[in-house]
Amino acid sequence: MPTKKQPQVKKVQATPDERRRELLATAAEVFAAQGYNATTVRRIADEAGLLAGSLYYHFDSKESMLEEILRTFLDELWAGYDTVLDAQLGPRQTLEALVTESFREIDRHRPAVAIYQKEARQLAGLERFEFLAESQRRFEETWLTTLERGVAGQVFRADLDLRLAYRFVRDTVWVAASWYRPGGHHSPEEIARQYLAMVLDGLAAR
Amino acid sequence: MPTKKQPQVKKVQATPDERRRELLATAAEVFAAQGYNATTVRRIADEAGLLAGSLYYHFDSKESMLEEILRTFLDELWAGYDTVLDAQLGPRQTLEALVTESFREIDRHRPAVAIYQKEARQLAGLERFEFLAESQRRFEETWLTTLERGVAGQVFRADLDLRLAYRFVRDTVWVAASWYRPGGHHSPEEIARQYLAMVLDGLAAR
Amino acid sequence: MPTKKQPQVKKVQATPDERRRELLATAAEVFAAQGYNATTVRRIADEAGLLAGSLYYHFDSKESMLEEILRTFLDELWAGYDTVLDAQLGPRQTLEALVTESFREIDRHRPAVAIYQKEARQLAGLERFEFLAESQRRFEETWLTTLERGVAGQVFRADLDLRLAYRFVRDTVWVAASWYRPGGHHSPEEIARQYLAMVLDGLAAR
Amino acid sequence: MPTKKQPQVKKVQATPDERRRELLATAAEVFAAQGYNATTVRRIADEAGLLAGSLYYHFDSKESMLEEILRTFLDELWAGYDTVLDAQLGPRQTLEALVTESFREIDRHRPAVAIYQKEARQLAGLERFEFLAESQRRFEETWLTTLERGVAGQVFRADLDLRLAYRFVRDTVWVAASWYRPGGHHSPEEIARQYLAMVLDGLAAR
DNA sequence: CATGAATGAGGGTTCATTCAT
DNA sequence: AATGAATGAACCCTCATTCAT
Repeated sequence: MPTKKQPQVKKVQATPDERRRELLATAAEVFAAQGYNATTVRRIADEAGLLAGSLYYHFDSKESMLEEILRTFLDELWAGYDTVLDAQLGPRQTLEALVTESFREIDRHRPAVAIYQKEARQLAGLERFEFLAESQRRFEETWLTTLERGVAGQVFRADLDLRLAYRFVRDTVWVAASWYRPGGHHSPEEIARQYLAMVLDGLAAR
Repeated sequence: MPTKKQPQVKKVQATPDERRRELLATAAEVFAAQGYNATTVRRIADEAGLLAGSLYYHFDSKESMLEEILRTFLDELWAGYDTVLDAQLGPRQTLEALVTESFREIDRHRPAVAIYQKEARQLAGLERFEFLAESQRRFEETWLTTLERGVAGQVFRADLDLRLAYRFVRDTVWVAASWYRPGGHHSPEEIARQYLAMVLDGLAAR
Repeated sequence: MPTKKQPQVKKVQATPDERRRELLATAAEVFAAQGYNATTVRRIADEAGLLAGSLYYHFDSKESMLEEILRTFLDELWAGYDTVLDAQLGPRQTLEALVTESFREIDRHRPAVAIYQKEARQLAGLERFEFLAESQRRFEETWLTTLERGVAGQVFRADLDLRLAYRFVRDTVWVAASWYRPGGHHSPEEIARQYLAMVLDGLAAR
Repeated sequence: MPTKKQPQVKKVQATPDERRRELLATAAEVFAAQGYNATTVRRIADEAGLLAGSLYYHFDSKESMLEEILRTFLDELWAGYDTVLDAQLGPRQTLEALVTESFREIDRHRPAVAIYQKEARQLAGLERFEFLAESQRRFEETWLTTLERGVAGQVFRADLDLRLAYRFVRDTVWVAASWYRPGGHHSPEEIARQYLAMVLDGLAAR
């Protein structure tokens, strides 16, 4: 039984949604490589194989492309995080799962993560990007709570400034997007394992 | 009664060199806050209390301001690092001293560090900024050697991918420039101590 | 019970000619409301319920729509004027009939008249719109002749600069298109009567 | 006795304010000739002898130039009208003075008046141009009151629809800006006299 | 007939930079 | 040293128009 009777067309025609995604992927790549401000809309168009003006058939503005890229990434990130949090694991397992999930997201959305890292602070001021600040608040709360639970349960050290520790873990993980290359030596899970080894047990030999 | 013998001028006149430094400090602050590309030369001039055109009496171009900011920072950074390295300490003490020195540099050159973090990758391509890549090479070599010595001497764990560990420490330290505020709760040395506690011994309770 | 013998079609299908007229009416409305230049072809399409590109099946260009609108209006205007002129009335009756006819045209072609008022001067330069200048010449000649006949026959005052008087009457009548709304308080004939009262006998009480 | 000791410079240097006025005069001329929308900022610059970008040293935007042109005109218009109204003349003299004043304004601000005539309706929608609607309200009130006083005092005919009469006078006067050329055959006062003769006593011989 | 996607020629605006004063 | 005015290149975006489907 044929799955669907599809007319055999010479050229595979992308659905409008696929086209959008393609273009956004291209844009994200360029934004990540050159920086949002330094990226011209022409450059994106060149890379995507059409003219600058044509992008405006698909998107309202350069900024709206950026917004959609970041929003899509954050939506998926939180879907992943929420799955982890809903499992109600102990603090150490939660931390491990969140870190692992983070590296998976870096693997899937490297350009978006890189853009986020570089531009979030300035964008947060714009009304249109308020969701960034909102996400950051949830992020901080999630991590701090996990760390606090761990300290209370004596699985994490008690002699640390927790806000420092939070920033330590957060930055440690996400900056990886700036050098990570999908399809490289290590899988996201392998990198996560190594990072967790360092973050949890330190560099020093015992 | 004047306590200091100052040249009797109507207006306290800065030397040309001091003026340069003032202007560069202002520029660095703005570059760090808004990003290099997003910063207009006029904005710097506003902040410094003169007109955009007047900056060109002091500097060749916007780019040359950026170059001077980064060069000054890296020169001082390497002066500090070289002092540490010349002391020929053991690997663990070297690592501790380098981290502490790094936080001191962040304290003294926060805007420059923030700019460096954000822009170095794109700038590295320009001929004029080749010194960035050069610095990065020395940096990597210094840290990797220290880590290797530590592994060889069994003060650092042997089960780690050293390049990953290098990036881990590097990022861990420098990203701090993005949130560090001089004159805040913690002195650079205090922050260094906390970071070292985490980096060396991890978050997990023993 | 059908009152009219209509061709039995599933959907009441407009003839191609009717469709054209509909689209032109829509276009005229938008041109009049927003100005020709400020009107986008897409806006017209929106208003007409199709996509911008589809208009080009019916018309060659935006400009050709404008041309057809103005041409249709002027053709009908001159048909009316010619009927009046052919009647060979006395100068005062001619003036009255022309004014009345003008208000009738405003009633029937308000958008076209409004467009004409606003755009004729700039369009006159374009080769394609030479018929506007031609019409204006005939218009001026018609009115001036009528006024001169009236002065000669002592039904109009002799102490006026006739070119000024011509412009006075012309403008007086046609600017009304900018505020006239069909189906309002006054019929075209009623407005014509009032205007004629003012134009012929003035505002001052006797 | 010299009025002011001015250094004799080769090139007469315009004050910043004079430069602004020059540029606005040029812009007004072009706006009037081509229509606001059809005018490119490059064209204005050409006409003024500088580059398009240079206009932005003097003005915020094309729209702000338009605003300043219209505002300046309306301010002066109302200064003139207020002088007339403050004199508290009888209704007929008031009407005569207002019409005369109007033609004087057309003489001094012909481009601004032409622009006003053509663009006011669309602009009124924009917040920035609310002063146009405000002016229009005062205008209508001023004229209607004058006409009503005249009817009450039996110097104007009682058999007219006053709103129609108002529009009649208003349009009659202002459309003149579309053909008036300063320095032509008639002075503004002469044109006003002729117009008043027609408006008050009509075209018909007595 | 109509759609959807693209084109390409500008148009308004920004901004680093220059230079006579 | 600094100003004020201008330059010119580039940028984001709009829009009339085209054309395969």
